[in-house]
Amino acid sequence: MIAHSLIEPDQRHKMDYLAERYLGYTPIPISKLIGDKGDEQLGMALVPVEEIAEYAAEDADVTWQLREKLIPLLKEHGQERVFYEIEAPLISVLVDMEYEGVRVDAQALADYSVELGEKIAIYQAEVQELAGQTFNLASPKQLGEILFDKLKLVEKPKKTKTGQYTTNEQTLQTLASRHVIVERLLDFRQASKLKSTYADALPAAIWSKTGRVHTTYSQAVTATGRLQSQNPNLQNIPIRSDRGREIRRAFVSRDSDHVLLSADYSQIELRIIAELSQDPGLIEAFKAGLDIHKATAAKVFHVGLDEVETDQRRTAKMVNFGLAYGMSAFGLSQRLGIPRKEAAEIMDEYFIQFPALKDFMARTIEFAKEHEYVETLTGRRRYLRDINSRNHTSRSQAERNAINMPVQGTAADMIKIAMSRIHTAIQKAELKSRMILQVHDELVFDAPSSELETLRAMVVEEMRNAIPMNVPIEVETGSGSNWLDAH
DNA sequence: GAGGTCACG
DNA sequence: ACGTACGTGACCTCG
Repeated sequence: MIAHSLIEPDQRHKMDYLAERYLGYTPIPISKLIGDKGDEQLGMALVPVEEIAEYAAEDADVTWQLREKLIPLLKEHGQERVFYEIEAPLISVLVDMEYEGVRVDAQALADYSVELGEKIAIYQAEVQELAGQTFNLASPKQLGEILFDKLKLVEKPKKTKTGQYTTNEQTLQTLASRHVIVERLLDFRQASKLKSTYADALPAAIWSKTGRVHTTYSQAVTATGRLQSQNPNLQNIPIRSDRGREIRRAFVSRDSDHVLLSADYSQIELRIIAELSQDPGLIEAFKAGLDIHKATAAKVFHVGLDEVETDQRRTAKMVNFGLAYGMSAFGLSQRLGIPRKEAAEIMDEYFIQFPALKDFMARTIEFAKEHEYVETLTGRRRYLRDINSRNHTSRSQAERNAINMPVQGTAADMIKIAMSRIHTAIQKAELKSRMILQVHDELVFDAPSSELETLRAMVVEEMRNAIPMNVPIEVETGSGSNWLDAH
């Protein structure tokens, strides 16, 4: 590493930390060595080779010394397959994606920022008018005092663990019928979020040398094996609300000869639950290509497929999602707005209809308690030190983690494998198409229009077959001149 | 720098 | 009787 004289600023302290932890000392205080010599604009630090040569030889091979210590640890923790077959091949793929970046329409976002700013001013004036005073709407503390001390919207307001009034969206929604001020507040919150986090921040993140936005992916930091994206985070670009979708529209293809191709796994986590549990009913529903929420609703509520009501489907959908999170009857009741007893009955019936799921969950927790870790289909581990804790809260949390990690983590393994294979296939076919984004179950490509169908077939093939399963894996694709239209 | 909030899968 | 759904990052306020 030193020999290359190139160290990303973010990585300096990590090298110091790794050396301290695994070698017992810090050979070169790298963060000090680099100091302010780096060209932060380049995202790299440059150290003259002559300066490095001044350090003793034994201090100049930090990377090798660490390698000698870490390779035995890979084996000890059973992570050789994950490292050599999944993570190592992915490194260069992520490097290429970061380097490639994505084009963002700065003008469109700047225009939208002005529009949002005008809305924000109006909402703020309305809220303060209704409150009868000026205050900082962006301060949850001040807002809580207005809503609950001054306006007294409820008798016993919910409090956070620090004793402040809770003013989050979920709480405000329940108060919407009590005072007009609540609706304006929610409007204010949404517009503020979109303006500061996206409309203003994204144009500022465009790198002048490329005219594109370059995120940084971390591939080995999350508890489950997912990637994470930062500076800026491109994995939480709005899509759920109409106003938010305008942000996504500003992510555009390279030029008019290119299009964005989006490919995403359909119901991937539930399919993985079906595979891990080998539940016959669930597998059969997927094999039949049914609307999975409707199909599970039909079984749970004992009605025909065509007689499933909207609310029944909605309920089944919540249960299906909740499965991957280690849901409780209480959690389900909260989200469905029904009594806990009813939620418990629904869950009981669900597990009668899909009995292998209950066995899978019990087995997984049992495994976790014995080994103090759980693992994905490829052997990726998450250690759960609290799984045998005497503290109910932390033990319960560890149990939910035990259920969730193999599911979320296997999905992460799957898309990582697909990414490496697609990257190789693109090179082999000498395509000009480029993979530019990963959002957990979705990949986005910037492709010459002439390559679109070739690329689409290639991507779908690799994503579907990344990890062979009994459960069919489905991939949905879309294309367009911007990320919103590609969905 | 912690706490609260909210954007995503 | 516990206190409740999993995984993230960014922005704002406030002590």
